[in-house]
Amino acid sequence: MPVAVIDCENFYVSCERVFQPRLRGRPVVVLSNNDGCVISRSEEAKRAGVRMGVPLFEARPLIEEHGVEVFSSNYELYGDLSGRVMEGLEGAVGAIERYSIDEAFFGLDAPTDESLRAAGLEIRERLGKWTGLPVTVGVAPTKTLAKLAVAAARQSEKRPGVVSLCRPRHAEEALRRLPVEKVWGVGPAYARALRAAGVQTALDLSRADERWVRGRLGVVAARIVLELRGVSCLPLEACPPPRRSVTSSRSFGRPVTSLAELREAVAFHVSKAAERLRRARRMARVLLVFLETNRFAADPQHAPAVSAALPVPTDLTPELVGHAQRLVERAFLDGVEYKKAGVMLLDLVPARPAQSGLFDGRDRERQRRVMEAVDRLNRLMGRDTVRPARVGFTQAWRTNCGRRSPRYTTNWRELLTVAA
DNA sequence: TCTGGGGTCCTAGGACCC
DNA sequence: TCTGGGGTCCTAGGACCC
Repeated sequence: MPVAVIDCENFYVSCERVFQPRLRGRPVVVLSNNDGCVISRSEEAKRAGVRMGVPLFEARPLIEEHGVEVFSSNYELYGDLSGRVMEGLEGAVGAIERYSIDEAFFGLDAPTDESLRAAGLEIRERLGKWTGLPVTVGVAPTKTLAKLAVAAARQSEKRPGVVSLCRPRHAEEALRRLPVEKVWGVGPAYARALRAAGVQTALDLSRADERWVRGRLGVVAARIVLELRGVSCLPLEACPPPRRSVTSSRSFGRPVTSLAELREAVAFHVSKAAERLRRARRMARVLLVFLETNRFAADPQHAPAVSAALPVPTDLTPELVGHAQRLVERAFLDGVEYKKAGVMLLDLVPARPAQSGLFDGRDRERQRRVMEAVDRLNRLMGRDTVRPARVGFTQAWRTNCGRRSPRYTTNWRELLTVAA
């Protein structure tokens, strides 16, 4: 059965446009956390020459010249709209594989190539009507070719919205037109090696000697070669594999030198990470705390990462915060300007309902109920309604996000006003 | 002055064992 | 001249994705 993929166009920018129609037809960009880099661009912003991933301060001249509208990222809004897209798609096609915030794979079957494309078009129109977001649909014999179909659709002057590469003739034409570094799974390092060996296009790669590719770049790259030939190596995964790690980290709005502030920041990240751990119904056996200096500065770098095996697998925020405080002390060096802090929860195991340690001297069941109540309150009343005191109240180390749009769909105070 | 965050998988090399 | 061979496990680092 052919594989299909939907991919939302310029997802974050499109989300902003759903609630601010005046942004349509205008150059718009959305920034990364801390208003650092450009991570989503409208077509108009791309045409103006704003590159993906460029730091805001470097993009300033172009932004001013073309009157580009700039937004801080609003992940609550994007996450909510993503959920609506995914649910809409599931309603239309059944089981899907959620691949990222704006992409999903699914099986799509129809007797002819024409009817496949018609089915793709119907999905595109349905999602457009339900969510206001434009999506591109790619259909092909393998995931890698389906992604390539999306790239072909985006590259084409006609902007078809749906492309099928189920016919070998169509696949070959698309492969010929696509530079090798645009193939899904080919990053800068592979591209350099391939180009140096004379592999310039996706078609060249599909015709490369698979054993040579495996020897030179490894099995992952060899799989890409096969996938480009229409041999499926990456199956659809309808149920996501259990989570293996949870990270929470953030750059600071300004350099931080005090242990007290680092403790607060780390407690904040532990609290965020533990919440996600509980939502995934997992417990951690290892906790890791890391600090980083500004890697773009010429100053000496210090990027410690210290970890501890936890005595009992846990998802309890207070317990994790306690361990994290000891780790941050071990990592901290006096007199260093830190730019980033974070935590990782590793070596995750399933959270079984009554995981009470007999000898660890804590009433875990009671604490677990407290956590459930906290999570519920934060879900209902907005995040951070209840949080550990250790995260502090001023949070001077927090990030900049001066241009965030309202959280139209997830915060009562920020609902869309239809007529003022 | 200003440079994101969160994931996964694979590989190479070392330690250790028989 | 010639220096075992083959497992497993772990880890750090690299590669990729969005």
